[in-house]
Amino acid sequence: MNEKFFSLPEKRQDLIRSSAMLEFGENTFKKTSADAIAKRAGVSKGLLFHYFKDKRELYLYLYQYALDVCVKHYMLRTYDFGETDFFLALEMGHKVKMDLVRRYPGLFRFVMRTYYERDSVLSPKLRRGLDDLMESTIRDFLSRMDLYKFKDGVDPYQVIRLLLLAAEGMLAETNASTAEEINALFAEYKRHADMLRQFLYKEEYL
Amino acid sequence: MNEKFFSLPEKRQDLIRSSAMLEFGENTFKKTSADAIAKRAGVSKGLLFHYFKDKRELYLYLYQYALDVCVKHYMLRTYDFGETDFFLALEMGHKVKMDLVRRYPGLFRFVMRTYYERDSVLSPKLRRGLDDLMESTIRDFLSRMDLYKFKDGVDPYQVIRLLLLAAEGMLAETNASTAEEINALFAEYKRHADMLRQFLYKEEYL
DNA sequence: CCGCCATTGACCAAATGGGTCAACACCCCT
DNA sequence: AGGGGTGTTGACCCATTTGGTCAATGGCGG
Repeated sequence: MNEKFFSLPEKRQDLIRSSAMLEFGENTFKKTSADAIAKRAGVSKGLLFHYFKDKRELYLYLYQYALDVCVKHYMLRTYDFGETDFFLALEMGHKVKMDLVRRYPGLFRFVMRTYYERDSVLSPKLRRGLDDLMESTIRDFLSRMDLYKFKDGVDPYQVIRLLLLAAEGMLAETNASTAEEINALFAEYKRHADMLRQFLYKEEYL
Repeated sequence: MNEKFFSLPEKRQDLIRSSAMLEFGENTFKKTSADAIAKRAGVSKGLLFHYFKDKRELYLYLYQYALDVCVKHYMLRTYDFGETDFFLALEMGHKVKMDLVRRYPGLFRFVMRTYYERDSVLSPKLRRGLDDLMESTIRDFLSRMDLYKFKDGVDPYQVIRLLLLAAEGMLAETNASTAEEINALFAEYKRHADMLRQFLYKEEYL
């Protein structure tokens, strides 16, 4: 790809990336037209192919970018705060996630879709152990939390899994475009987390 | 549409419907080609347009069909068993849902997608109160259950919502094509439900 | 052997696809 | 003012795909 893309104002880069992710999130790689991406970004198709030699190259770049963003912001930053309470840390993580949704409206749906992409033009470069990454991140997360606060018989791994699944479900059932929608999402998440906290923590830690 | 479609063997109808739902579930209405549907069903495009005058008509028919199936099987049948225990009834409902996934692999993703369809050719006929239907179904469900088994302070509506969200998340993150995948899905659901049951029910009802 | 009907696949005009390219508009530097 | 670099455009190309049609076929019941 043309490295000059990176010397564009950040805003403009974001605009193009977002538009592309939004479009790729809506249809298959093959069915997503460069024209639609350009139109959505309010940019000419020529410009797109000026920075990315291919539709494929654009897609691959986006994929890399999306993964980096996810790993860097959503997963790692959580720990930096040094919070050791399971639910507080998870909540902060989820807050970061919501910020991501705000900033890159198409990101999660796009990442989700790369999961199912079967296009032979992409497959060699895609197909990696995202599940494994997720799994080990969760393990790592758990190892830093105060798990003793949970009642006996509670499997914290399962709790986190349940909450992540629910978050995914919420993300799937909304477009989450406006700020209020995102806030509503976060509010609902918090309600669920609070409920779990209330009944899964030992009473002395409430 | 051509009513003779219904005199086709049930198997053949299902094949065509499934193929169409699978395809419509993958791309936008506009981007889904009749050709692809026909090919997936192993049928000529001519036949498709023999039974459905339009791509639009096919889509609208599918939409109606999918909704009927959902309402009839997934929502209503749950109550017929007369089960009044919250988790048992929910589990039965979820089992029915998994059967649906088995029988119509593309159904849920298709229904999900109709949610976002903005195509002007469809919009007049779509745009539903599926949320309302869902909401009232849940209320109705709750009114039949033994809610006294819950500990004080538990909001059963929220519990059901959490479980449904998680189920949706699970459905979103897998293709759920093979039988094992579906069983795994069900197993994970059950683990979550059991955990909730264990900690949200009063002890005398465990 | 006939007639019926589900089914085909070649066919069409129109639209859309990815990708190119010469030209433009703007800005900085003399 | 003029020149050169750069970000950007939109018209253009042609191969493919599109929704939809239709005459022809094939098989089955009578």
